[in-house]
Amino acid sequence: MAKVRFAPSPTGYLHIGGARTCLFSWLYARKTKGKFVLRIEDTDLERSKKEYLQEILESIKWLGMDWDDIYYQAQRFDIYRDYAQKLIDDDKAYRKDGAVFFKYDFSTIELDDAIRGKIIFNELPKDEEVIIKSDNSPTYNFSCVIDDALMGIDYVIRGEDHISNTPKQILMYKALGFDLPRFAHAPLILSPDGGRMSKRYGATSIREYREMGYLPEAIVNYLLFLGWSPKDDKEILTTKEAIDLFDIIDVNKTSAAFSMDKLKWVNGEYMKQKSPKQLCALIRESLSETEFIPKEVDDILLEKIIVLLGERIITLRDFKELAYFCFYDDYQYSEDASKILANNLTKEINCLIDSLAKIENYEAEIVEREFRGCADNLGVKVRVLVHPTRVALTGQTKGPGLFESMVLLGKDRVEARLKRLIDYWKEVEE
RNA sequence: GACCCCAUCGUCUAGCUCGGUCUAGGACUCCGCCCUUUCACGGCGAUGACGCCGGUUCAAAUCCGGCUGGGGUCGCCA
Repeated sequence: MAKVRFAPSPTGYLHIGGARTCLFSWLYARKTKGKFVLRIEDTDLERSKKEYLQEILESIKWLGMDWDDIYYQAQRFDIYRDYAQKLIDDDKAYRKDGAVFFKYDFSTIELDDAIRGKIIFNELPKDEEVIIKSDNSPTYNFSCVIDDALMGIDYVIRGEDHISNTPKQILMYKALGFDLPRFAHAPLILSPDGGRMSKRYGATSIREYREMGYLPEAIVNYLLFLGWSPKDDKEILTTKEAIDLFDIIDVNKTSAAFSMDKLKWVNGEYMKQKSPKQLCALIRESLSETEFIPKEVDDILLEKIIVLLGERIITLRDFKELAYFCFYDDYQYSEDASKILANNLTKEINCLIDSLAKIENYEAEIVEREFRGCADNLGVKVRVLVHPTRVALTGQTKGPGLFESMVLLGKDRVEARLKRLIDYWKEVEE
């Protein structure tokens, strides 16, 4: 039964590194059937923004995590001041320039980190630290210590970037007479090239990944495996399994590079688990602001398109590219279609149009039979007709099954698009 | 610069705690083959790693030291 906390600062969107720290903490709390609390570190009145707070909370929820309690440091300034006063009374801190400084009583400090083992600090970069700023607000290291102690946090799980803060905080715990919590410093996430993570390498916030059409389960699964593994060959775990198997002490010491390829693959795995109906709702939601899906398209049709596209839809947003030809006629023939288009098959395609015109029940099997029959009559291989037909109908050289696509488009649109290809050839000739 | 952390395929990792079972296992990517109307999926296969140097030992990916490389921190930011 561990009480664990995640302490974001609302000065930016929830970063993938922060999300992973949050995940580790949440998983640990749930695993031990303990408590998970959120502590909003909004002591920097200048930089803290309501919109960031909202976005952080939404992202955490969206990822599937919940919390038992939430605190705001901005509402606890009196508490920090009282403790600062106590330190002054004890001659462990003093006022200077309108601020309160804490005097480090330094000796070698040993930290027993749950992830890294023993870390020994032989020196501190300075011998005093501001704990209350001259505007009366507390600094991070101070409010963090007070709150972790007062809230009864017994596991401080945070990023490696906080290791060097820990000896300072340990000294404050001692000066305040508080018991020490356990510490666990998780490695950081590196950019794909192994360097430090920065905006230069694309998306860093959870919100961006959501906008790119990734599933929350996939992001969680991916982030979990970045620095931890279940020790067997499993790559996909349900949340329940993760809670069962996870332990903070099993987290790796090494920083891991972010890989979009692997995230995509994980996302694809989760997409495969969704029913067409679920995907339909998810895709509508993801594309809701783009006005991509025409109003008249109902769920029945949308689901048919989703089934047609199948596992080609790796992210929800992929649907936009993939399904364009289903909704709109104004596509251009793609660049890589040039080889196929170079071969003028006006005669053959005209013959195909005639054959298809005879079909009454426009179903995949029947269309295919007719299509193949036409190729036979012309004395050409089916593929000779298939490729230009696909380009005519979708603008693309690749895509879902041709006959299924034809049925989805319907007889009239197929004919119109084939004629458009013939017109194209005519134009090129002239 | 000072302090601290880290080091297995290109990437994520298993193995390291209790040295021999590791001619180092899995996944992603890439490449090849199969399936096939294309792509994707799926199946099969290939390439690919213990950073370097010493030490300990009969034996080291596993223990120790140094070096190198990467990362973090040195704010009245968090």
